[in-house]
Parts: sequence; structure tokens; C-alpha cells
Amino acid sequence: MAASAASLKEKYQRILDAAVEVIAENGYFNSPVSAIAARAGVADGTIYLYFKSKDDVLRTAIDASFNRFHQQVLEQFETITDPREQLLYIAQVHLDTSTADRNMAILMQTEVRQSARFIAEFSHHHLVKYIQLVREVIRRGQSQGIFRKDVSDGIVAHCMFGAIDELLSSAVFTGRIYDAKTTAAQVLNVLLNGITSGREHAS
Amino acid sequence: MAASAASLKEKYQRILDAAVEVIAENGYFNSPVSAIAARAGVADGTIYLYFKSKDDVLRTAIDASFNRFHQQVLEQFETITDPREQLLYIAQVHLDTSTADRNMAILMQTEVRQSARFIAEFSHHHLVKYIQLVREVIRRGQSQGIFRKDVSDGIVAHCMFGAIDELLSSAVFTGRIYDAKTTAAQVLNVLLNGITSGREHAS
Amino acid sequence: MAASAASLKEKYQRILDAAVEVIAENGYFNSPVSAIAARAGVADGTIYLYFKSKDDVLRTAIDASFNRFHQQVLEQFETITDPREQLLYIAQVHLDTSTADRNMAILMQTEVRQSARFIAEFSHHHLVKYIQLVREVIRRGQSQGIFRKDVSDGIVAHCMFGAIDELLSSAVFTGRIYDAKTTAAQVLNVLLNGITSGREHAS
Amino acid sequence: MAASAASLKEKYQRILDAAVEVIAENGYFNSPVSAIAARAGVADGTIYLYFKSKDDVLRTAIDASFNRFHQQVLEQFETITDPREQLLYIAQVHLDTSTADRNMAILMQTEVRQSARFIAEFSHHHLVKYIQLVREVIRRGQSQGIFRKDVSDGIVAHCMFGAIDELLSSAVFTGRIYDAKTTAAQVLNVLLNGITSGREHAS
DNA sequence: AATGAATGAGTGTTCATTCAT
DNA sequence: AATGAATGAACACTCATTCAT
Repeated sequence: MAASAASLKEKYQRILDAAVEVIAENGYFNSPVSAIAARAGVADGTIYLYFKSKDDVLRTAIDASFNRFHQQVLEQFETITDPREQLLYIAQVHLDTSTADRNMAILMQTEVRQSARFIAEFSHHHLVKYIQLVREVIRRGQSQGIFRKDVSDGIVAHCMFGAIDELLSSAVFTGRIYDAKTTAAQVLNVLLNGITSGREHAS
Repeated sequence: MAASAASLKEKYQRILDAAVEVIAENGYFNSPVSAIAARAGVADGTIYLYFKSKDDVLRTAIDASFNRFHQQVLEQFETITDPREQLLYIAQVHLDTSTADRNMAILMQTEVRQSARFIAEFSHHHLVKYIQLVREVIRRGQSQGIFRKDVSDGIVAHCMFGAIDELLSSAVFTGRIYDAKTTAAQVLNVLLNGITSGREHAS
Repeated sequence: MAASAASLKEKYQRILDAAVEVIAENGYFNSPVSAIAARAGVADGTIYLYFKSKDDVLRTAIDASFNRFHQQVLEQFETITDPREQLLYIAQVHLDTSTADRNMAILMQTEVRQSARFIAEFSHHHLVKYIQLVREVIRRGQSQGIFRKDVSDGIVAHCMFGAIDELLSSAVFTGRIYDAKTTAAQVLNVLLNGITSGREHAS
Repeated sequence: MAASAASLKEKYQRILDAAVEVIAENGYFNSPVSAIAARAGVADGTIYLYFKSKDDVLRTAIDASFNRFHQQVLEQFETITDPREQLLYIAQVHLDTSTADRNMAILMQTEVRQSARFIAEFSHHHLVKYIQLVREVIRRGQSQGIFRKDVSDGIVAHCMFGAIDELLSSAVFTGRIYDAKTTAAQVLNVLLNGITSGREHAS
């Protein structure tokens, strides 16, 4: 019975993993359900015992991935309180997570943006949450006098996400390996330097 | 005869424009060739007189768009020589172009990232050229003593592209209107502040 | 043990009833076995312990229903002997049965006619028995001098069945409620009038 | 060009004919679109150039068939005015049409009643028109004093349709050949005898 | 050059039936 | 006896591409 329960769980997860793998390789529209099923080692129909539709599989995988990220950040925020360190931590986890699950990173870099609207709109929610997280940190830093007050928290947040996302994307496409900690440090070095109070640009 | 040649040119361009429009609206995989043909006011088969395949249409459209961007930047670099102003100019044109051709911007934000490998890999070339352009500017600034030398030109270049691209992406998804000049100024304000010499972060 | 046997019987019948219900609602081809199982409160697989196939369930249900009808008529024929009254009785039971088990009536009016040959051909047997029953009554009436001898017993039998069946069908489709006794009387009024001896039509 | 137009018309009709044939043989739900296409000698996809859906093919075929019937009756009613002869004519055309297009007759006897609700409900409209046609004739006969006034025109109409329909059905299933004129005469003989004025049944 | 009818391979999803538990 | 997870064949419909006109 324990075996049965385990096997149930296992199959659900196997389908999710297979989907991420196959879709990362070929793209959502070029990944027939039958290919996902084959990779997972189940029959085509079995997918529909665990998921409502092909879309549902992808949605679930993305959801889970983002939630893990979000969860991890929130937990650590209880011990890390300095806004600069918080931003650094977000960048690190962002890059780390993607290193750990390369397929999911590819998938996020490709499908998530793509015009399969159902996914794009849905995954936009996650992005919004990410951006909000960063904006709050920045506003806190501004009110503490750490960050310049003459830059928009929204713009900075988008810049930070965009910069890291682009580095990831580039690494994904070129297959380059990077060190999450070092890379995060470099990006934040520039960014923090740019927004730290008392160094306003005279343009 | 002149009319015939003109009409040829015209039809070729009409198909490209129609493709960008339709694909921006519905996504590549949800845009039948027949829909593109209808929008262009030609028969389905006619598309294949001008292009090898559906892919080829999209590829050509993206090529043309990027080349226009690249051309414009290179031309202006003959009169703008200060590295800081050059970066600002790139950012402005990047945002401007996307404002001017909203459909192409949508398409770039969605399809281009998509794992339809043929496009993703292909459009990566354009990105590489963009990044190289920026890196050269940064290295020039570093050798002139304007920019800090302790940051990687590659990372900064990716950050700059990523930041702008993400702002665009966000604007595209939310339908928000932005002012290209102001937005470019804000991003560059942070970035230049972050990499300007003599302000090294003490982390 | 008695309980077990009862439960066996019970489950068998529950499946039959559920099948008639579900199929009457959605049609044979739109009624998954799983829906029948759910309605019967058993597992999908259980159905195959009692029946050979989905077809078999429907066949059995129709068989039972017709046999009840046939049985009832034969029993009553021991006390009703006048051919005219016998025909009236058949018509009444035909309509009555369908009123009492509306779902079965719907099912007979729809699935039974359907070209799912296995059913159509099979249920044709029942119709043949019905027609023969009526023909015998008519021939008896003819030999007793009650009915005209210049009309084919076969044709009259088909007419009678067809007339009643069509009234039923119409009632089923429109959802109209009818009074079995009155309706039977009206049909037989016309029919008996038409075949009663001494009133030959002069056409 | 004439050939092209003819071929167009031809293909449309070939698909309709093939559909009626195949569906008459196997039933709607057991007739894959591919089988219809094969019978018509076209590719599967071609069906969808001429019809919106599989349903649409069947609907169109039934529509055309009934409309031919209805048309023929209405035309002849301009020269036949006696209610008795009108009823006889309807019966004859009903049986004739079905003899001429045996497949359509089978199809009407099977699919049309079937719980594929989309068809059942749709074809019900045709039946209603048929019944109304007959009812009007009967009411005219009643007001002219030819037919008894103590029987419901609706019930008689349903009886007439049901009787003929059942004879047809029986012939279809058994493969029996019948003579439309003779059969119609026999049914009407009974029916007219039953409803002719001055012969009220004394029940 | 231009057309658009025709093709047929390809895909998401359903469901009757089986079988290990 | 009973379950229900698993199977995989089947099917309606779409669409990129071709080619006769």
C-alpha cells in the first residue's frame, strides 16, 4: 500500500518531469502529448488521469517551480533583513534555481514568454509577484535612506529581473556555465552602486 | 512593367506586414498561413512564391526589423562619440523602435523566445550582435577611464539589454504606454551611476 | 449469505437501471461505461463482472423490458378473448408500460432504432414477436367474421404498432403527457372502424 | 470551366452520397469521417472544404431529402384537391421516395431517431412539418363533411405517419420489396374507412 | 505570376476493457 | 467479489504545402 501510494505520487511527478524535459527540448507546440507520455513511460491516456489537459501539465509544472522559488525567498527573509542583502539573495536564488533545474529554466525562457496566451497570461502573475517582492525591498531601502529616492522602484525592479533573466537566457542558449553566487554579486554590484544613496548621477 | 515590379515589391512587403500583424495577435502556432494570406490580400499559394515556408516569412520579418535597428545605431555613432551618450542612444532607439512598431515588439517578446528552435536560435544571432555593440561601447568607456574597469563588459551589456527588454515586455503585456526618452534616461541613470568610475561599491 | 446473494441480485439490477437512466439521458454513444458505473454506485470494472460488454447491458435491459410486456399481454389473454378487446388491451399496455418507465420508452424510441446494428437487429426480434401477436388476433377476428377479410393482417398489424409507436415517440420528444387509456381508445376507434366487417371502403 | 464547376458540384454531391451510404451501413457513430471520405474518393480534409463538420454533412443530406419530399407534395396539391386523394398521394410519395433512395430511408429509420440529440431535434422539425401537412388535409376533410369530426386530426395524422413509417422500417430491416402504390392503397383503405363520416364506431 | 482546391499527416482527447491488488 | 488505475486504439478536425489551371 505504501508502494502503491508512492507509485501514484511517482507517476504524477514523472509526467511533470517528462513534460518539462520534452517541452524544454522541442517547445510546447512541438511536443505531442504522446511524446511526453513516452518519456514518462506511461500510456497517452494516463496523462489525463493526472491532468485535465496538456496545458494543465505545463501550468502545474511552472506553478510548482515558481512557488518553490517564492517560498524559499520568503523563508530566508526572516533572517536576512538588510535590503541590499535581500536583493542579493533574490538574485542568487533566481540564478541557483535555474542552474539546478536547467530544463525548467529553458522552459521559462521560452514557453513562458510565448504567445500561447493561456501560458503567457498565467505566468505573468508569477512575474508580477516577483516584481512586487523586489519593489517592496527597494521601497524599504529608500525609506531607510539606503537607496536613492529619485529612482522609480518599479523601474529598478524590472531592471533587476530583466538583467538576471537575460543573463540566464544567454547562458541557457549558449550552454555556458556560470557561478550563481559570483554572477549575482556582479549584477548587484552594478545595480546597488547605481541606486545607493549619496551617489546621484549629475546628468 | 514598372507597375508590375512595384506590385511585386508591394506584395512581398504586404505579406511580411500581414505576418507580423497576425502573429502578434495570435502567436505563431495559432496563425495559419491562410490567415496571413487573407490579411495580405493574396491567395494562400502566393505566399510560397515569395517565401520558402511559413518559418521563412517570420525569419525575414525579424531580420529586417533588427537590421533597421542596427543600421540606425551605426549611422548615429558617427556623430555621437561619448560612450555614455552612445549607450543612451541605443536604449532610446531600442525603446523607440518598439513603440513605433508595436506588433513587431510583441512578436519579439513572444515568438522570438519560443522554443520553436528554428526561430530562437536564429534570432539569437541578432541578440549577439546587439550585445557586442554594447560591449564595445563599454570597453571604449573603460579604456577612456569613464567606466569602472572592475566590472565585466559582458555582464553589463546583458544587464542593459535585459533591463530594457524587460521593461518593454512588461509594457507589452500590460498594454502600458511609456515615453521612450524618459524611460531610457531612467534606466541609464541607474546603470551609468553603477558603472561610472570613481564610485566603486565597497562590498 | 442471503444478504450476499441479495446484494448480488441488487447490484445486477442497479446496473441495468443505471444504464437505462443514463442512456435515456445522453444516448448510447454519449454514455461512457464509467457514467453508468457511477450512477449505479459501483466501480467501472464491476460492470464486467455482470455483463460481457457495454452492449450486453443495453441488450439485457431491452430484453427484460420487452419480456415483461409480452408476459403481461399473454397472461391477460386468458381472460380477454374478444379480438377487438385484445387489440385494445395491447395498445393500452404498450402505452402504459412506456408511461410507467419513461426512460425505457425514450431509450426504445432512440437507441433501439439506431444503426448500431447489434442493437437494431437484435431488437427487431422483439418487434417481430409483437407484430405476430397482433396478426394472430386479427386473423382470429377475421375468421370469426368480426374483421374484414380483404385487408392484410400483416399490414394492419404494422399500422397498429406504427401508429402507437409514433404517438409515443411524439410524446417522448415533445415531453407531452398523455392518458394511456384515452389515447389507446382513440387509435383503436379509428383502426377498428377501418377494419370492422361490413364497412368496406368502396374505393 | 464548365468542367470545373461541374466537378465542384460533383464533389459536394459525392460526399453527401457517400455519407448517406456509409452511415446507412454502419450508423453515424460507427462511420469515421475517413470512411466517408474514402467512399467519396476524396481526402479526409476535403470534406471540411464543403461542410462545417461531420454533423453538417448528415444534416444537409437529411434536409435535402425531406425538402424534395415536401416540395413534391406541395406541387401536386395544386392539381389534387380531394382530401382523400391528397392523403393517398402523401403516402405514395412517402413510400416512393424511400424506395428510390433506399440508403436515405435506412438512415431516416435509424439515425434520425437516434439520441444524437443534435440530429434528433433537428429532424424533429421535418416530422412536425409532415404532421402539419396531414392535419390540414384532415381538417379540410372534416369541414367538408367527408371525415368524421369526432376524431382528433393530430392523432390521425400521427397514426398515418406512424403506420407508413413502420411499414417502411419493417421493409428496410427485412429487405422486403414492396409496391409503393399498392401498399399506400392498403393503408389508406383502412385509415379512410376508419375516419370516413357516417361510420362512427359505437364503442 | 497568381490562384485556391486538394491533400494527408499530425494531434489532443475519450473511453471500452483489462488486470493487479 | 470488487476495485479503479492503466491502457492504447480510435477519431474529428487543422493546416502547411503542392500543383493544375
